[in-house]
Amino acid sequence: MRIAEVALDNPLPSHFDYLIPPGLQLSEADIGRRVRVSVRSREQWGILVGLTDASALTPEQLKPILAVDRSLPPLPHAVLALASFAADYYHHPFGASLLAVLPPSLKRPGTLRPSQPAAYALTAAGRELASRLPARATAQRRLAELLLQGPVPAAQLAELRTTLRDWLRRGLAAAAPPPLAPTPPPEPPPVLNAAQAEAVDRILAQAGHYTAWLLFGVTGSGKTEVYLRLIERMLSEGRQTLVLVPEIHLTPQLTERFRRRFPAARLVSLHSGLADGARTANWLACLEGRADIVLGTRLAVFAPLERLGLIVVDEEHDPSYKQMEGLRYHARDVAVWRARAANVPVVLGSATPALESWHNAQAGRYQRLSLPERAGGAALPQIRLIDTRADRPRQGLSSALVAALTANLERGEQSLVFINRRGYAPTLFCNACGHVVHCPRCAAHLVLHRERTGFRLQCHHCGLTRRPPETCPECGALDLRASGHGTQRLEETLAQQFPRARILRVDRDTVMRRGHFEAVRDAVHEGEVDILVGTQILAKGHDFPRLTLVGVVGADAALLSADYRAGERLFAQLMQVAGRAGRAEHSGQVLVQTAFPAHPLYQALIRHDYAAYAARALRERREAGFPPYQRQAMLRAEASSDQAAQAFLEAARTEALALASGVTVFDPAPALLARVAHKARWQLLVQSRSRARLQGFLTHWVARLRALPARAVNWVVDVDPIEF
DNA sequence: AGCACGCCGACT
DNA sequence: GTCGGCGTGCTC
Repeated sequence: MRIAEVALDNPLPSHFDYLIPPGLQLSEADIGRRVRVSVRSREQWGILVGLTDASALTPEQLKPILAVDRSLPPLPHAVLALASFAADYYHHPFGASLLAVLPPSLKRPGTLRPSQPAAYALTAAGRELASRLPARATAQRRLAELLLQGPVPAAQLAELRTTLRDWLRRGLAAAAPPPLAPTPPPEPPPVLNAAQAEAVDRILAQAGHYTAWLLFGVTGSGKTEVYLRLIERMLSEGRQTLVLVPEIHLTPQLTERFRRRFPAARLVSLHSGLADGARTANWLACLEGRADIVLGTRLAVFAPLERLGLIVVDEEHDPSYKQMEGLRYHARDVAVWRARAANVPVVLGSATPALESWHNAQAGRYQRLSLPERAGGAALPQIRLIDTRADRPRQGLSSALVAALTANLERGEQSLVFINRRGYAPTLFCNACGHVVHCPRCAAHLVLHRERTGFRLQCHHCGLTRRPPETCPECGALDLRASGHGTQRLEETLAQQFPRARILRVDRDTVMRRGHFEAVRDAVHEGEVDILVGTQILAKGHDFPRLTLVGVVGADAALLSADYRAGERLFAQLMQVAGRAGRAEHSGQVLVQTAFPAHPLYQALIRHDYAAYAARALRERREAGFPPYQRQAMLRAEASSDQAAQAFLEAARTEALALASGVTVFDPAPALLARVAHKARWQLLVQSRSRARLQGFLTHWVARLRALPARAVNWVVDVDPIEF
């Protein structure tokens, strides 16, 4: 056992071997620990993944391990196995996959253990206290540590008092906190309706085993309450719950709800929006067993948890669970694998399940549980289609929608206008020659945005911005016009139509700039807004009790998309945004502007009939030979010229044909977005009816691709791709 | 991934 | 005559 196998953050397929120097004691119990090694005379952190006597290299070729970090517990074996599975399944290098589990700060050279951050994982009382302390104060850090474990026991209050006294002595009296308020009592749980109770009972009856549950419930049907009951059981058993949500914006809201229900539980959030220190601290809380509930985005699926008892994937259909670079995993699928390996239940919640998940439920791989009613007895919103061929929109708004908005304003109720397009207008075109202004670096048109200083053109793919030209770059005519509508233009139109209405626009631009989605939520809750205009950011999981009207503009664009998943995404989005209308005691209505009111997607939508939509969509998928009836992988290639990218894929195709049996290999084709930032993008699709067969094929194919001369071509395999 | 080595254009 | 562009190749 003189050789250590070390996973390193590099793109090589396997781990590196290092000598264990005589003075160093390493045993099986150290597997999963960080080890310091030299690579090309540069030091870096790796992770010990095995011990052996044999190496393919001679002893002279091996360098010694430099140090072992024993200040932290080793990564749980379950996490090593999870990373190994993900590396295999997504055909990504093992070392890079495993190191991706660590928060960035633990990969950087430097101190063994990062310094404690200012405040994390506080109880309500702790947060209240910390919020009154001067930023970065040592005392704050001290308090954070003290309060970390939950409600402060009486014994520790003495220590707290000492800290505060010391802190006051050092002249920070002006910001002195109030005496510690008693921890608020837990919020009493509401009564479950019959469907919720049945779901909870059935899942709890299997709580010690792996089962994948598909919790199918319309918006407002009380899925979260089901999660809370399950978590309650986990807490009572001392087991951990991992809760995944699609977006960072959803974490504060759920965090609050969990805190109110379980004030004593140690709740930790994990997502990429956290500051470095907080992210590391929270991750360490997981690793060191100081977390009871972990709430996070897709990356949290790899959280190191030894006592995992349950995984919840909320809004499991959401495309943001798919990581689109590096290790291209789908967090829902990884969660299901992890649950099976840990032999614990996984609950996939959605009002509009992914067609894959619906299909899995029909095939018996998932157990379906339905929540057919809105909790609290609220009615489903009435959805109406506005035929824009008859009621021609002016400035994007049909007269029916204007009338509904007017009536809603007069009643003093809130409205939401949904348009999934940010900016002012999607295109700038020449009225003389028809030329559309394109991005010089991408195969995409530029989007007109209105800024404080005036209009600017933006590329939504490469980030380029420029002043709009005065004359047509093609023919020189002085007749450039903005075509189509984005959130900004709609906001402007609404302001003209309803001068007295208080209008708030919410899209990625405003959320980024103003930084606080919370502020928007509060303003809406306080009734300070009459009309919300925004993109899908608004559609997700926010409860706006005074909102009674939703207008949908520009939805048809998705029906015309070349991406076969566009319809599924549109249906989910429309169901979700419709669900914003009329919760609690107000009933709501939804108006969808469309030129295709007879389209089956819209017909299913107005009946709130996901099952009918899914049955039809699955039938189409089966006939067309698409997932979930076929398993796909996409080889994506990027190069400075089309020829180079295409030539590489042709060579890859030749290799594939030499291997393929039971695998269909398509022809290289330009990506839907054929050029981004001057790079030509091509892709080659392979598919098989059998996942195992596709996987076997990919293993051999990727090995051959690595041996291929890939001159100036960047390529990557995307397993279970969701975008084209 | 980094980073060094290695051959062709504009410059103190 | 050099500084430096990033193509190619290697890391236990």
